[in-house]
Amino acid sequence: MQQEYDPLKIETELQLHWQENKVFKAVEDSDKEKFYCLEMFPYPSGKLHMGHVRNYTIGDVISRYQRMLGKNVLHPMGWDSFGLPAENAAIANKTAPAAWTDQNIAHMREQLKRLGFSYDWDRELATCKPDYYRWEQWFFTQLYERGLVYKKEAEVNWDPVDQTVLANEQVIDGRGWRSGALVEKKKIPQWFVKITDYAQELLTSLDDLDGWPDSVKTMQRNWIGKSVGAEVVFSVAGASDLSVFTTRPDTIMGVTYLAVAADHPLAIKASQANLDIATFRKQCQQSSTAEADLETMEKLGISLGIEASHPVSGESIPVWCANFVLMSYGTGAVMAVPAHDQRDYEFANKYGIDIKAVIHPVEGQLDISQQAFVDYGVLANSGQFDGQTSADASQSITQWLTERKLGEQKINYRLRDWGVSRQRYWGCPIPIVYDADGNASPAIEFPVELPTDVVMDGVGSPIKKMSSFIDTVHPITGEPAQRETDTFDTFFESSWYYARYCCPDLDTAMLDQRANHWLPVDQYVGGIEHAVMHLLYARFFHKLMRDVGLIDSDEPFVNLLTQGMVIADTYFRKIGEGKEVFYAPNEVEVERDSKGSVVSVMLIADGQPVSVKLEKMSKSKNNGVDPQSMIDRYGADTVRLFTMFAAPPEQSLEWNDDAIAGASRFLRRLWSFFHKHQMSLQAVPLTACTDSSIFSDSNSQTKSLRLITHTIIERVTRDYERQQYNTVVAAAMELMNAAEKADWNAMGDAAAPALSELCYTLVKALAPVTPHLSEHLWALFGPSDAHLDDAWLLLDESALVRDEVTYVVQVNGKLRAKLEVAASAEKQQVEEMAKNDENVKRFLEGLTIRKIIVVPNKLVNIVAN
RNA sequence: GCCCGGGUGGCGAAAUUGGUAGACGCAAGGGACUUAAAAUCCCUCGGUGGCAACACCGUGCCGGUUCAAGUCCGGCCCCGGGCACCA
Repeated sequence: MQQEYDPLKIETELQLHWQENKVFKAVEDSDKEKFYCLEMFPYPSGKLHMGHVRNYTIGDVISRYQRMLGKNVLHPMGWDSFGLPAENAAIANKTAPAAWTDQNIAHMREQLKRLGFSYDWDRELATCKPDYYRWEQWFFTQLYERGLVYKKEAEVNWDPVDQTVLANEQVIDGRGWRSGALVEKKKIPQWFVKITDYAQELLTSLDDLDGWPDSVKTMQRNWIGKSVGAEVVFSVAGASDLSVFTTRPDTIMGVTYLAVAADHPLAIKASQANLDIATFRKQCQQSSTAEADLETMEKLGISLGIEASHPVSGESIPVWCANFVLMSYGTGAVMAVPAHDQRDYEFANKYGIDIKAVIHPVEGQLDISQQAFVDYGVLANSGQFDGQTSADASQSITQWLTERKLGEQKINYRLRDWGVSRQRYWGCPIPIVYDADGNASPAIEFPVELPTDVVMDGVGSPIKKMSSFIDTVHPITGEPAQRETDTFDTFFESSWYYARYCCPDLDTAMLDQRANHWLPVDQYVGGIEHAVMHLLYARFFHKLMRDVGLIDSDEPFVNLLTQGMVIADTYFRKIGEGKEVFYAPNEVEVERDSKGSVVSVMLIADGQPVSVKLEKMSKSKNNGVDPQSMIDRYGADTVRLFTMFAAPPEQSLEWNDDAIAGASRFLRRLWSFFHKHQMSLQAVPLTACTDSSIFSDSNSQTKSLRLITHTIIERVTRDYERQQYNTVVAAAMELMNAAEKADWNAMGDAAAPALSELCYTLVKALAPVTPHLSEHLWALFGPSDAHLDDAWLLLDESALVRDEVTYVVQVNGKLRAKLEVAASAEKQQVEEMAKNDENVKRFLEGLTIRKIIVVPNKLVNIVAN
């Protein structure tokens, strides 16, 4: 028997065993309850970072725990392998994106295997492979046939120097990251999927997702942003009517101007005759398309010199063009009520526009001298509507407008249709063909394969100039035709991969009945940063697949665990406008004060300072901590144990690798403890004690050890169920401490069964977290006729019965004494004991007892004055 | 700007969901073993006062509810995530 804990040996042997015997291969089995556990698949950026390790360890812990509960577990892994970083790397390294991606996958797959995750590797898929993406191309054409996709013009970030479309991430302070040029908004035709057709269902079915965190459901509700209001028509002399959407029809008599987006037809028309307006519109175009930028920029506007007619009063209302009105929301025009909307209020003050108060508070005086009054209230200065409450007036005004065909009730969503076109190379080609007149038709043969032998020149997508890709024949007429050269948004691939894992080898259809066997996913685990977009698109796609007839369920993910991000310091410099460089942790020298706060950071290469910011670990920020050196040094079990111990899964975690030594120390102690007691453990192999009569006349130490063992079983089980793994590890450490402190020689005949039960508890409790060491110890000391994963821990309720309980005694809420009281004691007795405690008496001196509160088995609070 | 989280010792955290604040671990300090180091083991470890028993203060800040608040309510400050082309 070996003398030292040797994780490398134990782990590589077991990993080989698992792989050769396909221990984690999932096969459909109608006799067993299925459990589909899925973690968000990684983008193959090069190597794993701690965020991946955390994500996949959580998923593996859940999978292994569910397997021990007797379920038939499906636990797959694959690669979200299309995306922007491959293009950037290809440009930088003069390689093709495909080769770079394949290399990364190969490396990261080995890293995952080295961590001992229980994946069914036979189901591995990569979204950049034609046998995967051909099916989403086919699916897109199904949506096309059903009228769920359409093409329209939409804005992109345009770099006028590089003549290329930029992602929001590539726009820094309004400039292109490579050229430094001021970015402009440019409109180009793009494909959209009608997610707004599903807005109401996506909203309603959130109510059924009991296994999702409330925060995520709230974020999705707000993102969908349903608002009930009215569309109101303002007529404009010499132009078509101006429709606006408002959630506050009750304020309509307070409208003092209208504002339209810079791209609104009225603004475009006005700019043709007015240079100032044309200049303003151009100014509006010089910004990024990101909402955060639009919302934080200074609110600016210009009068269009046009008057509209108020639908109720007939008064003249000036029309303005404003940079905060979005063409893509509602009708691209808003009615402004400065007295009752803060943004309108500031805008009106800035440009000297009238402010007309029409809502008064129910109680107190209206005061709009400093800010708008935005609450609901009672109408005034509103003619026949005066005196109505906001709620009543919203209805009656909407009705009044409807009767005169000047408006109607309207439901509006913040959610916009999903733009899926990307002008990039490394993505799935959109399966559309254009005839000589530019009319689109869906492709009928799949895959529309992406050529992979390309050279990236840094300017545009290579397939946009590749006639061998572009030139084709029309699927219906057989005439010469041209392929669409845009590719899909990579969210397209990640919206259905969970379903494809059920039948990754299927080459005659997108999905088959195996998908209905496994779906929905029972547990999905991934970063909170995906709370809205990825999770909303996947829910949408699931409903689309249902409506195309591929699957039966309504929602893809029953339970969702959103792990907190692993964040770390980012070291960067701004080098000129629009450009940032990010340095890896090993490229800088950090000086900290005695409290550990950063004092200064210098780049080792040049000794000059760099800036620091705390952010999530990512490839683009170059702040990922590489777990490989820790795996090499301590082994997979230690890294897994430490990752689970560091913080509860949902909490964000600021990385600090000092503490890992403690996790390693614990596993060595565990290993030594088992080997120190090997004689006893070989005599009584690891087992739950089903016959507690063995302990009936044992001594108090044995009894208290059993109490601890079973308390730990109870706690660990509860913590696995509530998915709080840091306290699972802490509980195992406590049990270990108790085991080491115990005097086993003094326990007589009961020692061996008690030790066996305690060790059985340790090994099983830790098995999901440290599967290698647990399985190794089970092989050495477990019963020969049972496998570690066969069953979960067995709790003996009778071992939890205590003779004495500890009461805390408070006087006026302050702790004054602790009492050991017989568990059978009556409330009266406990009160008497509490009052007679010396320290308690001291604090009661001169006071009259008003009330005594007794919380059974816990606390006594004596209220006195 | 808007939406969602978070803030507890020197550090990561725990607190059975309103009932002993700091479990478990890291770091640090002291000691044992050792020629020495590593490893291991033992002790101390929120702050202030005290020889001690113990007392007072303490969960980002201000206020409230309650016999009792880290936990509930109101208002603020700071940090993180998302904001539709990073994934």
